[in-house]
Amino acid sequence: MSSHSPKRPAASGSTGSSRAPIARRRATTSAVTLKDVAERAGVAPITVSRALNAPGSVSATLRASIDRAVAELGYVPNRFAGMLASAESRVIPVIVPSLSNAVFVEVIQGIQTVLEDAGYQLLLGNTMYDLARETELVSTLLGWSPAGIIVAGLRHAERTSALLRGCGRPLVEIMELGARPIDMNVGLSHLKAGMMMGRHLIERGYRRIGFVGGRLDADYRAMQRFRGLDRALADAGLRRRPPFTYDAPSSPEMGGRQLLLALQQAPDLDALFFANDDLAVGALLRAARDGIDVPGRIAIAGFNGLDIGALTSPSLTSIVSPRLDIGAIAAAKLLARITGAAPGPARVDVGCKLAIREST
Amino acid sequence: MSSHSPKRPAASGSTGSSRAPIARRRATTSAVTLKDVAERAGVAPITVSRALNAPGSVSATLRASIDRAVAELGYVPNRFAGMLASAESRVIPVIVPSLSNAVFVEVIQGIQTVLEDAGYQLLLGNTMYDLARETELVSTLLGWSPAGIIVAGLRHAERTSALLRGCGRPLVEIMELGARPIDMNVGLSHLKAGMMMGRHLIERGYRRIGFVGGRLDADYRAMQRFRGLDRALADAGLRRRPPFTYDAPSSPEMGGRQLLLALQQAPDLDALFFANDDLAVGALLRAARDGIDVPGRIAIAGFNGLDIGALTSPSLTSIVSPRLDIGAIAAAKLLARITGAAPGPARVDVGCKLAIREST
DNA sequence: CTGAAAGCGCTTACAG
DNA sequence: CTGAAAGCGCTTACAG
Repeated sequence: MSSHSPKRPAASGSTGSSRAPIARRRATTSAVTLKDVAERAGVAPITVSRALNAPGSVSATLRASIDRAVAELGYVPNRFAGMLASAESRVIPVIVPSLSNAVFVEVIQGIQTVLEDAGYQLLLGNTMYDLARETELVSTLLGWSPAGIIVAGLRHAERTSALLRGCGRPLVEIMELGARPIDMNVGLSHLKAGMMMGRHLIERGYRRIGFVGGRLDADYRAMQRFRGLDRALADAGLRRRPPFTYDAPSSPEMGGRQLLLALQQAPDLDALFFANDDLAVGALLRAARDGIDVPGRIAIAGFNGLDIGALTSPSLTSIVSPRLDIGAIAAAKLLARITGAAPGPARVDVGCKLAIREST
Repeated sequence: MSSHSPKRPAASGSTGSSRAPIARRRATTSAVTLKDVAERAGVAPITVSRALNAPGSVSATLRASIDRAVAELGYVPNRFAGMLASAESRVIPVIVPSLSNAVFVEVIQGIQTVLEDAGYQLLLGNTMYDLARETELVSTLLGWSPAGIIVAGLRHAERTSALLRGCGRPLVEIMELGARPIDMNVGLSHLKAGMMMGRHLIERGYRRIGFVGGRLDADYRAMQRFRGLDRALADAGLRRRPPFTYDAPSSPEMGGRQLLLALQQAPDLDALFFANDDLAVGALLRAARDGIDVPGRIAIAGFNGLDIGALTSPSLTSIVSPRLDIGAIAAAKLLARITGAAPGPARVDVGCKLAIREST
């Protein structure tokens, strides 16, 4: 047993410590190793390994004394050694474009719930809607020999696609739905979502409908929702107009500001479809404060179905996307593929539904 | 160079594949290894290692041909092997009690920004306010030989404290401030925050002040804020009352519901301090919908300083905590200790400030 | 500045 | 059911 009981500051790195007792050849990672446990239990290291990883393959007697030794020594297996030896990493990178958006946080929660139960570790990557950063992240995270990968979106830089395609690991692209995903795909059609909202607004009698969203080149899922609205307008023979756009992240504050700007630029508007609920809720709050009648003067709609939208006055009409489900389904499919179980169809449309409330 | 270019489904696990060309002794983790690069460049593996990790220690000529070989082969270093060999993990677990709360997400963003730039990988752990789960997480994550650890809160199960104390790794406990942290500590005094708000309400002329928060045994930082309010009331010789509490996670919807319940149970109340802005904003929206005059009938205050609080009508008085800073400072201190730089004081009070708005 | 040897802590594959 | 040997892909420590 290594009697190496490091003081706090000395433990990390291989800083030449004050008084090394004996010439130590290498830095050691963990105090207690499998070998220590084996010695204590009076068995071979491999037996300890088996007792831990496949308890059924070891006699009850040995298992008991090994378990005792593990507890007594406080043994924690070194993941790196295990993963290197087995070439099985139990690590799954999840790459999202943002954490500011509650939607991605919920997706991550859905993923983590499933992964943790299965003993896999999530590695978080945040591209900040930057495709070059995505490439870098994918490249770095591939060094972790991941068991599988989950990435938001279907559009990547060419080099990212090449890396993902060539890495030979199970992959799920999430959030949106596409015809030719690299591997598996769980999401919804944002074009359809946009059309759904467009039709609803038209049905409700609105005729001069606009769309508000920021950074539509980067947030191309929002762009798809705009296209959906645009198509619904075209189908109904109504006037189509370019989106009201701007260069900033989504926030309630920005939603309020954009409402005022849009009404100023296009006073004829009778409805506004916002790219997401963060913006739409902000618009609603701004309207309430400024005495703009919603939906009398202008109808307001959002996308996501955040809980708070049900509480505003008027409450917000939105499209509810099953965020937790997207994460949970993606993780489950990945695990199925990793463990060799039947993963089911490569493409899952989780759908979405219209929540009609007072704002339209 | 290993000509092992796996098809997608075969790559993971060691599933007996259909037609193994030659008897392969072990599963291999990555296609291209350091050795492959070395052969291609005509140098020893160790030279490639040096060219990658300490470019200055290799001649420019060799460095160039090695860089070329790396690019040509698409070499990505295997982190596990590196970490096992060097006993330096570049992995930092971050353990938080919740992701539903935007506050922790922002803290995580603050941490990640700093860690990523330094080449460290964040490992996310979510205890869901369950101390037993925290113990399990700490134990598991310790298997990653982390370079350091960040954990929310100062109160842990005894076994968790023992693990953290004994692991010999730099540690930062965040969010709240305490007298005897295990190692380093970055946060604010929730007691003071509660007193600050209590004094503000008293100054404003409110005399019958209540506190609303859920699961105060688990969310003991909220409990501290209650104690702060309680002390301010005691100092002013005003009536103190037990918190209005319930067993559910915080949400705007719950805030609205608790507002109505509190007013029903204690119609004399003239002010309510909510445990956080999620609840307080919900209360505000509920009040607006039900025609309850805020602050005329009842004043409402929150904690966190979420952006949306500035947009409601009336806008929300709250206490702003520097979430991003907490994360960034904690990460920076940890890195300083890991790299041997001066980490500065072991304890940092990031403070907080009162944002007085219309709701009080 | 470059390299041959040994080893990090575990698991695989082969024997018994 | 149990074990001795070899190896995962990298880095340390020692030589030159």
